[in-house]
Amino acid sequence: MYNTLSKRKEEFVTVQPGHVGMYLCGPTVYKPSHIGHMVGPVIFDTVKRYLEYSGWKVTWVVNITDVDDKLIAESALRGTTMAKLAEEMTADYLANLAALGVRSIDKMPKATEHIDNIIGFVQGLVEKGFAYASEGDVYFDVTKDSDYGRLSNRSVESMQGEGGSTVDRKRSAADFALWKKAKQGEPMWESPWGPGRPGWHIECSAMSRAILGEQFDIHGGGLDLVFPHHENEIAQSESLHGCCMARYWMHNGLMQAAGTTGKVGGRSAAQSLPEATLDAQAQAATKISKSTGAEPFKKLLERHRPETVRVLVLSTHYRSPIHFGEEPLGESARAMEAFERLFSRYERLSGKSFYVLTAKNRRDGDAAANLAGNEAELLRVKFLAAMDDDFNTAVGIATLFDFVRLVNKYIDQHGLEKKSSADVLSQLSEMMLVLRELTDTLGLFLTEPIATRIGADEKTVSKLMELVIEIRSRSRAAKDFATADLVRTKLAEAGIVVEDRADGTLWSRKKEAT
RNA sequence: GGCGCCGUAGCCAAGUGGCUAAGGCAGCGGAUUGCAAAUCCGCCAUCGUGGGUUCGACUCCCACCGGCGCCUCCA
Repeated sequence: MYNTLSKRKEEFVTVQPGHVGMYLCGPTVYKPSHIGHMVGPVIFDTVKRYLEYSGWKVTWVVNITDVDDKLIAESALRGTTMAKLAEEMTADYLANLAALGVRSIDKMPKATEHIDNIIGFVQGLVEKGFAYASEGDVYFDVTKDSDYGRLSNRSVESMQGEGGSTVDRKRSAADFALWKKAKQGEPMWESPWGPGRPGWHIECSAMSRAILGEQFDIHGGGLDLVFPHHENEIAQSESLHGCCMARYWMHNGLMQAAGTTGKVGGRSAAQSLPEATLDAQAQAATKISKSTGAEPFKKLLERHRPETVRVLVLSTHYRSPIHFGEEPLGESARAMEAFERLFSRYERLSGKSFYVLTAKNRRDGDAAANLAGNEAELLRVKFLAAMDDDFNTAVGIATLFDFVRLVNKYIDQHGLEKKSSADVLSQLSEMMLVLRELTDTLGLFLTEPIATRIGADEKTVSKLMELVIEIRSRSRAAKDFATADLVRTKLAEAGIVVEDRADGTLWSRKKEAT
């Protein structure tokens, strides 16, 4: 896997054999989470699934930053308390994670629950001479850390830059706050340096140590956190512990708002327009952040299934930026239908739902023996090879598409829809189990889409449709195609698609053509 | 200004110093279908531009053009 620290791919060797400690920098809970906040969790959820599949025991920690300048500002704006705001936004975050099927986080520590721990950490740094107190603040002295800047490839000198005018409390401009003195009316905790609150970077150092130990395996986050956040975490932890913090630093690419016009990276039409018409949404590609006002993720879920988001995220390599927007989402949704059509095809033939299949873990199975003339096995091996190579989910998903084609072909060639055959059916089931095994590692297709489930109020519709289809089938049998076509056309207008298949007529709701 | 990333078909997106440059969406042709839909088969790129290294580069190096990120809060 790729390590930001060494800037190359490395063999994955854990601190403790068989166990992986993984820490992901979570959100500052001051606003509803947007799509950008979901990328990390989806990616690392997949990483965890795959590592577990591969035989590791994984402890995954995601922190919640519930004390911070932005929280103070936002709660003041809303006329609420910081704690309440944090609680509300944390709930929002958790709900979104749940929707996306990210359920594998083991611990979610909050900064405010670790204040003592944080104070102890800062004290340790002060005692060792890496930090100094200054008028109620405590700063980390970057000049004491000879390694400072190695993650982000910067030097202390290069950062002395403009400096700024309000840094008189700091010894040098690059020093960063470990502890911030409280101003009037701000939330505060008592400390050896007076009332105040933790700086931004310190919580991750303190909490990762508390839960995962001084040294753990994977530390992740968005590419935008490399500097200064992660750089500073390393400085704090390694200065205090005298050794290495995380072995592997994994950084995911950021979400970019895809331009509504033209190609990203080329001359988009928008750029040739007069400036007046060139506003935020017409820009080619920009990072989604608070400045561009990304919509809350919850709103997005009103239009798109979580599965679609997951597919979109995983069809790009995790270190690359993801072009995000209605169009890419619609495309992912359409692409996904191929899988779901296969699932329902399988269900019609076997009577079993793909969603309840339980695949066995054959990670270390005897691949060679199974390989003989078995294309499904070949694809499985290809999939695993891709995932083994720095979690290449894009290639993984590509082989899954190949897999779908393979299975469809198998059904076609054996005419399974025309005449059933126990032999063919059991082969089919075997293949579906392999597909289940692989999609499990990506966290895909875990639950049946709600749209296909028929709820109580849908019962009537369902009965009615049965009747309509029955009548239409009779006209078809009587070669009265005019009537049959009329029914189908009218149903299409009502948003219902009719399919005459070898094994009977099906109807379904038309997918939104986004 | 400093550090870094990217530029592959109409669109999205993998990948490799030399074997057919994945996969998806869209499109086209065919099989199948009463006609459709779905499915299957086939077609659709020489890899931003210009140099260099090499027996050989899309893949390595340099320059240029274009896009993006970080350097302040950000997943």
